Amino acid sequence: MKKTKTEKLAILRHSCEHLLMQAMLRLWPGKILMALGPATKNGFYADFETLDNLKITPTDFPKIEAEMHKIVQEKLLFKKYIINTKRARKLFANNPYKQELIDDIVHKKEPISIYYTGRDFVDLCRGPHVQNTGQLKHFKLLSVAGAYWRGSEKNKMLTRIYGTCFPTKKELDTYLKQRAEAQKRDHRRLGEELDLFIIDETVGPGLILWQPKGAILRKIIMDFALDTYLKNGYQLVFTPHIARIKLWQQSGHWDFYRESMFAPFKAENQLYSLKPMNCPLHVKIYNHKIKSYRDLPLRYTEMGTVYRFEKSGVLHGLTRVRGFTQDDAHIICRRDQLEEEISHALELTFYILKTFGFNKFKVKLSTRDPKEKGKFIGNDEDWQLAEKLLLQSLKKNKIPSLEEDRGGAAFYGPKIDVTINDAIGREWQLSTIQLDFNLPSRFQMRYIDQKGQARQPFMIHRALLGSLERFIGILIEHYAGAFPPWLAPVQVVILPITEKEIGPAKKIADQLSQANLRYELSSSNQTLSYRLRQAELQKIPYLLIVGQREVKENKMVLRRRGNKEQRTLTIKDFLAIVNKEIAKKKLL
RNA sequence: GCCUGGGUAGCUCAACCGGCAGAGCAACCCCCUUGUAAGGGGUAGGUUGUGGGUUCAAGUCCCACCCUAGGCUCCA
Repeated sequence: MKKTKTEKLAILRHSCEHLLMQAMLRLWPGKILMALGPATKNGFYADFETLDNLKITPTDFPKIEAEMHKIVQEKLLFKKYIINTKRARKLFANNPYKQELIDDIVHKKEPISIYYTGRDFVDLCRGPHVQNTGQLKHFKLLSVAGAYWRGSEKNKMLTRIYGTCFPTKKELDTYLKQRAEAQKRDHRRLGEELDLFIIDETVGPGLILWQPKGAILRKIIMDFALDTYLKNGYQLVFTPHIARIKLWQQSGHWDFYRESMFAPFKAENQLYSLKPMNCPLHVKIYNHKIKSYRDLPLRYTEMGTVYRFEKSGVLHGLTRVRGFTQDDAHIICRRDQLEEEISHALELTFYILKTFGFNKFKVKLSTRDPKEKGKFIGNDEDWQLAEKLLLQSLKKNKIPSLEEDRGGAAFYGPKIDVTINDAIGREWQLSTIQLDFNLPSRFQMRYIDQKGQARQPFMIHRALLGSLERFIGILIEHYAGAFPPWLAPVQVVILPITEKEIGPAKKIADQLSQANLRYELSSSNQTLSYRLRQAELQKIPYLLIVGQREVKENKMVLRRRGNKEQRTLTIKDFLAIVNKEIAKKKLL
């Protein structure tokens, strides 16, 4: 059977992992205990335990790589042997990890195969491998990290080396360039360079301080989302950041998610906690007055700030934080309204995401695994109905690529997750639409139906941007900080060439201000070159240059970010261009 | 939370085996009046993450804690 390109790459990389282990064992004989190492999407990794306090750091990489290249020169054959259990046990007698793997193979009644490269290296391995080590010329070790044996927190922490390998030098170089490009786009770095946000140690980890430029960006995004929701039949609500523990006990969060909540605090003998979710507060608003079937659907939306006690090791810039604001909404509806509400939420999702410049989506439907009873609440009938409705809405919206994750549902109901691809192809999960059977029952939500009987409504949770913090982090990386004009914190910079033009420049500024544009006047006593460079580094979309020639004609020179072409025009023409481009939103 | 790095001026980073803490950018002042991605000169800026310890002497060695990077686990 012919192998696909991905399969071939995986074989190459897995072989490279053997090469890495062989080099390690040659460099530190008796001090490395191999665990395992597979190929991954972009490379491979090798897990091992180090003995006698040996520590491997990236400073060792050149040495290890040199040793690997030596083995490549030797062109050792990858030789496969099938052996019996007894021999396998003996061969790896000193290695508890290999013994455990042998247990598994024996249990599965599979043949035990080993691969030799040269006389000094053998590993338990299913293969396949490339023919000889001479084929592994283009590799690079990337990082070192800790990883639990078999991925379980209860097990020992091993050392892991990540690396990658390609058939040609060109492909390796391209990959390394892409990695560097991702680093250049890192929102933490750009956040500093563009003065968007900071995280202050004294304020606390995972807590974002928005600087003026980041704050205006956040406001534009928030306003756009809220306006869209209000236009689409949602109602705005506001709820506090803290609530009594009683509320979280009733909602179930106290029992299920206490460890992710900030510890409660006392006031007047009552315990309060920061809210980890907005839902129970929206439920309280719903429950305040008795509702008729005619009132439904009700769609409460809020830019709700929540606080979750994320473990310190998982915090990351804007994308994983402890305090964040969700573009949250809860739709409370009758059973006969569910399908339309879900469809509507989906349509809105795609509209919003497309406006922000994301055009490639993946949709995942997470359902219940009926075998895992106890993991999910609610009755079979509700689950079947909910899953059916979600599926129907997805079909109706002609979703391009649909995955199903059986058993991936929340304990309270099935959900739809939307993942986007950013400009350099990375995937991020953003939107979520979830059905909830839990809260309506726990809070005894009711409405009165046509026959005068109290009935329990259905509830849909949905957040389309997810968290504003995370969304902005992703947006920064998607655009590499060069936001389209409608989002750019500063849209226009005015550059008078000398002090003589400051007067005319100010007049232009007034007109930009009246046109509601965000601008800066760059009038420092620096050379034009210097100021142009600053404007480019700040990734400002429009640069307006004003010198004597322009003043005479009552015009100015327009230049665009990252583009040396320019034209001379009047303020009127400029405003017409800008307004048109801003109205297009996602473009540029 | 766990593993391995790291924390030095506002930012990015240097300082050998323990021996006077240093540079670029930014800031401020002065000169230049600028025509398309860094003009020139000067000034100021530090309890080296925090607390303890070893030493004649600690940015450097030891202990604890905080923060941070890459991962692992987690992510309702």
